[in-house]
Amino acid sequence: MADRSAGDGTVGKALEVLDRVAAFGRPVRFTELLEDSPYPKATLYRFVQTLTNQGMLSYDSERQTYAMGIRLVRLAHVAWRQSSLAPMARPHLDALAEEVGETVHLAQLDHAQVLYVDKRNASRPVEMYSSAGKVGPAYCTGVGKVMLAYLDEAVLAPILEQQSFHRFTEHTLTDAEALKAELRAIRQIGYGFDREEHEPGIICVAVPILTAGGRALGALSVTSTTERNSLAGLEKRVSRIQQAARSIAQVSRDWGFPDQHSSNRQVETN
Amino acid sequence: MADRSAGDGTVGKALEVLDRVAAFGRPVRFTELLEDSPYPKATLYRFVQTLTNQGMLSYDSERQTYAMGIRLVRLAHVAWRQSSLAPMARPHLDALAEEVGETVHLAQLDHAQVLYVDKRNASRPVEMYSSAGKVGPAYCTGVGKVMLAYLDEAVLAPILEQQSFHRFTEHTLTDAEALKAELRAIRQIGYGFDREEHEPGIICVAVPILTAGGRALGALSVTSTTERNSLAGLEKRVSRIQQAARSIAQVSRDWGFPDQHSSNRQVETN
DNA sequence: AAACCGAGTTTCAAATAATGGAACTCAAAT
DNA sequence: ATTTGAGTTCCATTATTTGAAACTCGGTTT
Repeated sequence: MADRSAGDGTVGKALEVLDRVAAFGRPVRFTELLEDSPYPKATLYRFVQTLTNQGMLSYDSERQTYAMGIRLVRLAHVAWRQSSLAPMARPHLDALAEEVGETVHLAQLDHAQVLYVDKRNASRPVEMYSSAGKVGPAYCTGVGKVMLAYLDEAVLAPILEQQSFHRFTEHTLTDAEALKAELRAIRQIGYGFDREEHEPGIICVAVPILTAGGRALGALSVTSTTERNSLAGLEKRVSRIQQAARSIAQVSRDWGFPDQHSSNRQVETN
Repeated sequence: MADRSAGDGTVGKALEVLDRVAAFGRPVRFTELLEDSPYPKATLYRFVQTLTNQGMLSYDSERQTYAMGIRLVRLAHVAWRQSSLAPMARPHLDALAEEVGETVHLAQLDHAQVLYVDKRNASRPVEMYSSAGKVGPAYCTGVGKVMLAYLDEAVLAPILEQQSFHRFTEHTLTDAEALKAELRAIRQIGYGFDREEHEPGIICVAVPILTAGGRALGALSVTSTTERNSLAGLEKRVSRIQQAARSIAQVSRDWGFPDQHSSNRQVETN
């Protein structure tokens, strides 16, 4: 797992603990956290105490477990409104979903992961949060690959380094070379597929949402199953999806959406 | 504004900065933050740097503004799933919303504020996050008052202390005494109203979601307008809403939802 | 053109807080 | 009654944070 916290002192370390709790995805005991923690017991203990006091974690005293705190939901609400494409993209997502009648995803890149910021489910009304905030691997999803394809070489390289390339299905790309070739292909044609690389039977087309400068702000995808549809079938939708992507890019430009997110001015790692 | 960070060292201070950025609700310049900051320039600067490096804030280098970072969305997704009533309440919310045909809210208490964790909008499909993660004042909303009513005196007192009692409408309760009387009335009948106390023309009934021990886990409300409905009209729905609240309480018991959230073992403030 | 300004950034010694090994508590298991 | 182990506290050492002051660098005023 990435060391995002490197060089950010106490605050970075505490936030790393938050991530670890989140990674469990379920309430977790102190000892479980301690097991794969780089910190000694007393130190970890204090972090967890502090985070709990702060409402970033919540403590279930009966079961002696820690879970993610409710304060995060409040903070994320603001984050989602001001740092994601979702609010601006909403009408375009709605229209696209209605027309194509399939599941539509809007995603952005966070660190080296795909973060889904909005979703339309063909059938049922939106399931809140079940999608917004969800993360997935970048190298084996349509939206992920499409966003990676438009990253600067300098930014891409370290991301590829630290990828673990887990083989989810028999179609998963399992090494950096194969992925690089795929990214070149995506840049050629301007869109990409997920050929059952993440889940068997699940396919999708994805297009990037590009700034005037050619950087990918996010990506848009239409997902289907091999039963209902084919890659060729999805490909027919590409121009419609690209139209939506352009509209979203346009609104984001009008609203003056930042071209570069969380510019990491590197602090000496020492 | 409350000093949640009291006594939590560097991490607490940094998180307080996060809250301040969130409070602006829009991208904010460094100087704006500095204005009402208790920290000197260099110190605040380092906090903001660290938080940005950590993805908790994002920096727009063109406009030189900070916004809430996208990492929060990822973390909150987990928080919402594991520390909110929303996932368990979903089917009951759906059913209730369908039956009453009005806007339905599910809320919990965070610190001294109402935090909406889910919502059903009678007319249009759900607006994501526009509701989950939103906060409101506890003293002048139906859900807020109902939850306050079932709080222990010891917990309630300090919350009432630090309330500012802003007068939103001519019906807003504007002092602790009036509120206390209202809370007694709510405990008597087991539900409460919002009588246009927050927004003119907007009324609601709210019921608490109670644990076996009589503590309020959250609250459920049905909202309407004075044009479409009346308090008496809403009151007719109470038993149906209470039924939903009991169902949710039941599921939460079955799932072993913690009875006490983020138990604040007080650290000496010194 | 030179001086000024103010937002943003860096520096560094002093002040403060974090660290972690070890000791302690307490409930459950033997 | 004793052991075990999770959770918690202690405190001298160590490392980080702190913040006044100095610096940078566009842009503006004299």
